[in-house]
Amino acid sequence: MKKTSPTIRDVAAAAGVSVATVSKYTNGSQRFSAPVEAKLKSAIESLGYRSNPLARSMITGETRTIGLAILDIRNPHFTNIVKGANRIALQNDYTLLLVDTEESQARERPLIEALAQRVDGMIVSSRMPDDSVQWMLELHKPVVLFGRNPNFPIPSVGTDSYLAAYMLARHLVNQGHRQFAYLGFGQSRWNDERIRGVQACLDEQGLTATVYDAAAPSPQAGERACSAIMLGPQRPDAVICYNDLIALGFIKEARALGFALPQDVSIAGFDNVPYGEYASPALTTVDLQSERMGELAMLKLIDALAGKSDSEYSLLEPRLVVRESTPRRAGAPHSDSTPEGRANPPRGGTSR
Amino acid sequence: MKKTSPTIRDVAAAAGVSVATVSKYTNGSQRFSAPVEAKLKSAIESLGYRSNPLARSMITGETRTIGLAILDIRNPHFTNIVKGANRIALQNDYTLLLVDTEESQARERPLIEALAQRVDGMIVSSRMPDDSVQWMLELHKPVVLFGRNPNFPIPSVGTDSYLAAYMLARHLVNQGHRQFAYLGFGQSRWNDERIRGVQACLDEQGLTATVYDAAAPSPQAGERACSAIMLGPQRPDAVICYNDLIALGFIKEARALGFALPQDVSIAGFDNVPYGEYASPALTTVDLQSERMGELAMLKLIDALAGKSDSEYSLLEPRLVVRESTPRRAGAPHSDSTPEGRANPPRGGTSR
DNA sequence: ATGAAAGCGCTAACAA
DNA sequence: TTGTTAGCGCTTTCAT
Repeated sequence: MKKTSPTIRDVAAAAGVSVATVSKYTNGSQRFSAPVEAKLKSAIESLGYRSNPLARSMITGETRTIGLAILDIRNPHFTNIVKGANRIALQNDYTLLLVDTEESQARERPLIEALAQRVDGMIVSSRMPDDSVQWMLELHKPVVLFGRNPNFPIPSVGTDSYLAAYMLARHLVNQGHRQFAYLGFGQSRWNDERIRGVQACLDEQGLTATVYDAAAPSPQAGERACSAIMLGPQRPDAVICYNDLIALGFIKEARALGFALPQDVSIAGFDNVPYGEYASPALTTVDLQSERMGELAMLKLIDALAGKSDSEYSLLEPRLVVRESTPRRAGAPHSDSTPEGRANPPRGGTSR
Repeated sequence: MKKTSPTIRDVAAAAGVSVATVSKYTNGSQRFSAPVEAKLKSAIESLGYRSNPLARSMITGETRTIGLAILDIRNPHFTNIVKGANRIALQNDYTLLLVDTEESQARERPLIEALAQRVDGMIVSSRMPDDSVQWMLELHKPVVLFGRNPNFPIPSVGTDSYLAAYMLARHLVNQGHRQFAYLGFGQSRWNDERIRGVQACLDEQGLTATVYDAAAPSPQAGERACSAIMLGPQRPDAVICYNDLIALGFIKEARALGFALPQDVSIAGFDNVPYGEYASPALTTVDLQSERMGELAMLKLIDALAGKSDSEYSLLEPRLVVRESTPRRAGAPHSDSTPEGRANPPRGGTSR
């Protein structure tokens, strides 16, 4: 067993042809005479030759690799994005290079810069402030972002968080809730939109929401935040959480504090992660189409790589998923008066 | 803005030195005179030069990239592996190249072969039969596997599934269960060990388990399998599932069928995924240290890359996590007679 | 401490 | 259809 892999020259020698011929053969970029083709085939076979993609990339300038930077692979929302992106990548003969920045703003930039050099393009999910994204434009590589950036014209995809939040609030209002709390995650770029969506809906009803902030987008942070909300002076009858993970933690802790769920309080989240369904009570949420977001981002990037410059910002439609955690309360309007499905909220600031 | 990035030659020209000097400077492989260093620094700065890692890799033969092939990024068990592996990689200045084979045996091999060419080493989680792993040895790259392979001496890591299963069965027996079902996943390389662990424990008590098989390691498959088990002639009072995901689905469906949990039946799984804790009843499971597995695999690979050939197979210790889904039944032995913590089962076939 | 030159494995004109 | 040749951007002896 050789230590070093055979090169194109070894094949050329073994087959008695030139290296150019071998190159053309492996790239299928030409037809060959029968004897040459046979020799090539057997030489490659017997040597176990495989073309070195690095050498190839150096010349062609393309690696057929896409970099994906995400905040935390453990969050099912991001997992779904990876899944979707990976599927499209594979279909187009690309490989995914993943980097998990672990919610660390400090790591983000150096990691992304390093990654960008080894790939044809990048898909980035970041918590960096909108205006410090400038440097990404200097990567000299196509980039697709999650979340719309108001300052730079970078292709991006997202789900309409304003609408999602509006829908969720509307549902809760229709179910007869009156005391709202919003447990957000201020570091996320979606948080403001969600607050605005909730407030816009509540305003119309003459209601308000008390806003709290979680330390992280995780169940642990949801647990942590629970008692201050549930045992404070303004006990809500409905809590809208920044995401399902926070909601899951909140539910668990609320129970530990002695509350009966969903009787005492309704809880809802965003993302529709796969495990909300298995919680008890099963979690009401808004499906943000995470997997589709990943697919779309990859599609956009591949288009950009092919020179087809696509529309700047693609917005996906959220879908309300009603489960057990948000039951009907006493004093709810008649069910036929404003069914959620018919609610027709105005579009928020994210739409043109 | 230039279309093409500056090369080492541009820097050399700008700084008035040779390319060799620039190379040595960027690699920090030498000391320089003050004036040269200053020129170099400013030239690199003003041109925005970044060394091309592809060209570098072609010569040095190392990419500082590790390939990780997993079966399904959506499964939290694998997510944790990725997390652990990624952390160690980053610490050692490696980047993770991820490929999700989507539980498809057909895709596995070509994907892994393609990936292996672009990386320094591979970590592979596979469902391929033990004896068709031969070709991985022909990758000419260090490989670390999950799960011990009896036929080939490949470095690998795993958790002692036999012991894990034994512990879980022992716990259930101690809690007074008598009618056992094991809902496995036959395609997994761990399944047999788990069956043996359960059976070894039950044998000692003169008990048996009815063995079922799920179609996939997913909640949906758990739901699917539930009615045949719970409504069949041999209704169990304890169901051990191949993993937590299957268990979660099983719980949901059992409830939908009208069973009260955990009163009517106890459910347990393996992996200790983060969401078992938020289910209701909270899921009893065995922590297999998924994240640690990822870390260890990466550590082993990095050792192998450094020439330090490590022990062949590293076995992690499982830990029982008792939660609400496996309560005490009538007729359980006195709690002080055989506390689980003291149970001292014999080691199974996986140990030396 | 610095530079000249020879490639790494491959592709892409251009010739034959 | 096949071969010759000149690099891609960089590292690495080996001189100086």
